[in-house]
Amino acid sequence: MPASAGVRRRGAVRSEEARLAVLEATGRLFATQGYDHLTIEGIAAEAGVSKQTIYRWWSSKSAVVADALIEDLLLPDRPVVPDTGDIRADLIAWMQDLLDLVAQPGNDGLVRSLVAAACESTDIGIRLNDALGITATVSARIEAAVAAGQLPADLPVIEFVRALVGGFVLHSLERSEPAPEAAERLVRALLH
Amino acid sequence: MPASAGVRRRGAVRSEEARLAVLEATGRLFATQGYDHLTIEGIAAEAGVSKQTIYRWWSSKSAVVADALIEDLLLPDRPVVPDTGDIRADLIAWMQDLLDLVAQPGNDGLVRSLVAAACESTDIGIRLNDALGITATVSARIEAAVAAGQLPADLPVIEFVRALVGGFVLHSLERSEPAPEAAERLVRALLH
DNA sequence: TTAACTGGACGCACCGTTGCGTATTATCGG
DNA sequence: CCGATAATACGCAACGGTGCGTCCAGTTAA
Repeated sequence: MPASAGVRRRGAVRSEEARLAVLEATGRLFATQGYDHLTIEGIAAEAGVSKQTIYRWWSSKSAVVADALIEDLLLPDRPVVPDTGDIRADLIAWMQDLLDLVAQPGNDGLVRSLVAAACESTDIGIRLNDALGITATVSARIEAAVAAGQLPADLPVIEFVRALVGGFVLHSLERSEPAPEAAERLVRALLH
Repeated sequence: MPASAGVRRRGAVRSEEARLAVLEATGRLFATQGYDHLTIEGIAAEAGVSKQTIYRWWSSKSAVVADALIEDLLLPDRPVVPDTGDIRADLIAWMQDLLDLVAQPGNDGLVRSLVAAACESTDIGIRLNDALGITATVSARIEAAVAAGQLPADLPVIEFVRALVGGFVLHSLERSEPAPEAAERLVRALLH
């Protein structure tokens, strides 16, 4: 018996190679086909892995996606909120980056796919926030502005961020043509 | 040839009975099963109509849902924004009604289903706004507040409403437990 | 020895399409 | 005015295709 604690199982150990292959294949297919055209069989084929291996470790498509989300395999590099001291300008710049990102070819359906996944699965819905880095990154910037006296001290930060991101999401769902002042208007709706 | 203008078709005329049966069945199944568990075959069975009759007139599941949305067969009675003269209190009351509505048993998945449908289909996404009466009802109330000098004249109304509703939607997607001050906090995030 | 792996097959549900028979309706010929 | 014809919508039934989730047999690795 090994010196370390814990009961050592007998038999083969889980293949990290297969695990990663599945998550990476999920990331690739998600990017190219979107969430709703994602299939377990497609992931298995793309990963070069048997379907059974997926079903052994994940209960559903959304569980795989949730894991890929955690491993940062689903989203492109996310814009960060700058900090020039001017909270309004910073938020507008960040929102513009966000809009530019989803305006890039190939990223059209990205938001829709993520939202669709969040609709289907509680796990994804919860983890999406963290994965977007929103709660962490944006909230921190807002709280800095509050500390600097640029925003009221009793501002409900979480709800503020939610409204900001929610406005962005709805904008994406409406598939409205990208107006040049969209970012500025959205931020100005919250900061008046 | 008939006196009236327009080329009169030959043959049987479209059955209004069948059309309504389909849309009403869609409404019932949508309410009980949610959007993603909706199937054409299920709708046909529930409506007592052949599958072909559906495919003859609608191109996809989302097209049927979009039509049902238009005919007001999908959503329960929607809260209206009161007008007491106090814009903040009115918005809080409205948001509270909204939260109460989706908190009712049987309505848990309502928002998720609608959002999922909007993700899948452009038509639904666009029509959802109208059907929710948001653009009309809420915007009007906001503009009244602007006219009354309670909100700045250059407020981007559409974006403001989008942020408000977006905050509500994200709140629903997160499935967070219903905090009693949720409505008040969300409105206060926008009106500070 | 035991568990994870691959590969293949199964039944099921739903998709979207097609063919067939029937009912309804406008148009045309007598 | 009336019957034949043509065009259309309907229900019923079946098709091939796809993906699901499960199962089994055989192989590989700790």
